Amino acid sequence: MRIATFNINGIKARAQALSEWLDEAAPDVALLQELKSVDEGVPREIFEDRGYNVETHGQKGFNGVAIASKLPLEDVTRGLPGDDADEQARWIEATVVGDTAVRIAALYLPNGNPAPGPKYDYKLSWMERLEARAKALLAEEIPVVLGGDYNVIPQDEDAARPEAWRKDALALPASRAAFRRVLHLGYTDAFRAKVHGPGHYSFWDYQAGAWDRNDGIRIDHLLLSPQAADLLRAVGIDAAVRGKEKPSDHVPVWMEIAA
DNA sequence: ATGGCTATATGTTATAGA
Repeated sequence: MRIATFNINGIKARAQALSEWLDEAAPDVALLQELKSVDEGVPREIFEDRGYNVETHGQKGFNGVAIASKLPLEDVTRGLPGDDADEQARWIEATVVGDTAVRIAALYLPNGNPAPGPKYDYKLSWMERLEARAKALLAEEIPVVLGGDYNVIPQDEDAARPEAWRKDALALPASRAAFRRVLHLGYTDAFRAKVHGPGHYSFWDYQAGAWDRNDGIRIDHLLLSPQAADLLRAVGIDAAVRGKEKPSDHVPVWMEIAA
């Protein structure tokens, strides 16, 4: 089962680029972030014409996540537990049954800038809820995949210019520590289980020629429960997508598991 | 770099992103 995560930065603006990527990469499961659309505004035919089932959790203007799957999606839930007052659409979960059942979440973790401030407080509290949900899923002792835009640069090697991010919400020590707390529970960063060293990015800013200068950061991640990590076969980043016509500022990150 | 670009809705300007 090949699972990819892709922050598309607006599903209406990305209809062409998203369609081309689905045709070329043809993942079994696609986890999407930043739909920037309500559910009724999502052009579902992009998925349905290619044989995907799709479940969305949309919101007007920003945020919005989705899971598209060639296999049936079961037990779909929307919203990250832990705060009934939180109305931001940043989390959707479903079970995909291939050779094995896999519980899969698509997540869009808050950016958190400027830090310090209320947006950063929201990021850290959201990450506490993420840790709690990740822990609850571990107790099920099944393959779990938590994929999405984490808005966290885990280590300096995950940025072309780490010094430029030193005071940014994506790289502050508290952000990195909260990300590591999920790893310490027993989750594996799928990409880092297979690829080591610097120079691997999933986001390049639209500004200042960041793509042309390869001034990127790695912030889109696939986290695996032990039962999923056991099945991991391959990983990759479709960086070339960033160089195509009217691209998102993120690119797809994918993995193959024997499930 | 305190915002150079992009997308969306609040829409000929503001908000958000990272």
